[in-house]
Amino acid sequence: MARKLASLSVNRETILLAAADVLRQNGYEATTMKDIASRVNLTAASLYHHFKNKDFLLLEVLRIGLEHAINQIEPIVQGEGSAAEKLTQMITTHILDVTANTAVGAAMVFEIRALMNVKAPPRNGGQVTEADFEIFLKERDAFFQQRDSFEKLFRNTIRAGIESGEFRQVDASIVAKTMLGAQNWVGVWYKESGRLTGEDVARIIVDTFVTSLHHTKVES
Amino acid sequence: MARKLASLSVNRETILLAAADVLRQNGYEATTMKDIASRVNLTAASLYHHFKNKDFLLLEVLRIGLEHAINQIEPIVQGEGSAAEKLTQMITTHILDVTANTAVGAAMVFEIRALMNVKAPPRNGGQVTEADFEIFLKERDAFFQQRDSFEKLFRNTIRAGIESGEFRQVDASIVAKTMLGAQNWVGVWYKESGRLTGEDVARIIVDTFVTSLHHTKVES
DNA sequence: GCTACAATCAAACGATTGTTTAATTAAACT
DNA sequence: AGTTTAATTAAACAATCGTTTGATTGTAGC
Repeated sequence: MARKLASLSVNRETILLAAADVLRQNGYEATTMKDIASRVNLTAASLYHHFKNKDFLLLEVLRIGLEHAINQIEPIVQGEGSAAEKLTQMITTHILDVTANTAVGAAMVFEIRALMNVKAPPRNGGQVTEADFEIFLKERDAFFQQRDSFEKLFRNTIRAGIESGEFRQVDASIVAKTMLGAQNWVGVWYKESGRLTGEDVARIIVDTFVTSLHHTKVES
Repeated sequence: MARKLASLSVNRETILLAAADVLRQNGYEATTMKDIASRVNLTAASLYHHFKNKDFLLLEVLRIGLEHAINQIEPIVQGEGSAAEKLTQMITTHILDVTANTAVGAAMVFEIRALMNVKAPPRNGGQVTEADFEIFLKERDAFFQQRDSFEKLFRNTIRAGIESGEFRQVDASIVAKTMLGAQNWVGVWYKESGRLTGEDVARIIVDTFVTSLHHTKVES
């Protein structure tokens, strides 16, 4: 009917976090606008005041997640320290991120394909114009570029470690993907109620990869 | 209208492989029965001759994928060899599996949640009865148990290596999850047309993890 | 060759869903 | 105080989809 009192009103970010939570359980396609709206005591129609459509909403969820991760990890790369020290901090930060908000973490794993698969709206009239769709495509491209940049942070840190002689010779590209696969996966299985804290998990995974990268001799 | 010539007729497995391929692109919820049927030159209705409904079809896709992996990896665990040798073979086999059929591999990563999220059919009349749904729940449980067993194969091999003194002390449970996360992720990014073969990728990832597990001394 | 079964399809059904429109009211601004 | 803008809703729309039904025809066994 009408506008709610300011105290009951919701903002963009509240909706996005709620959306991530629903997304984790149902996945993008199985999540209805009503599902998301209900979580924040709105109706589906209300969401269209905050977002152009469902696809834009998804993109925003993923974008804030990635942005948050990049904002934390980029300074580490630019800072001081050996490659091992940097990598340790990077992995730790990423895993703490993912375990602190598994909803967004899982979305970054599971909903990427949904984002890739968004198809053009029908030619007919409608509020969401072709121009809007072009905007969507541009913003989506930017997202994927940022995602590549994120992976590159890890790849380049490994590479730097190799070039400085600190790490042994490995395929930095594949090792980076291996690390990110393992780290992303944490968002899928990690439960706050489990045996280990995010810090515990981070320590173990850091140890696994950093040990692997150092010059080593097998003890006999 | 009518039955096709035997030479044009499709069997269950053909449908399942086609389904995995469509699933990779679209995801379960966005994949229509028509999408799957078209791939094998059938109509959506025809699929109901082979599978009770869409949910059963998904379960079957995942089941054949998991079964295939287990059938290859279980003998390695039961066979001869050191923990490192077994782990090397296990990882290699799994990655070759995933790179040889990325469709099924990606489904094992992405569609698990869709499987978990299947909801009971409405109470009303219909072909798919409540009894059918109970069958589904049982088969789904069995699938998840097999999935746990699969992870346990890796966990126990790591554990055996630690107990025999071959590997250093690590949290076998988390390291196993780390490995599987990395390996599953291969199915997401691997492209046949890329720089590396499945064997190449397997070698790099094996090296990463096995090096990490061995007793090592950092060279100074 | 007759019969039972297997495989397939066209058409219709019912339900759901993303989206749009128009109305309504709180808040902010002037 | 009056006007504009922001936030929200109910209701309706058009499209899609999983599924069911009933008919049709190839195939295999007797």
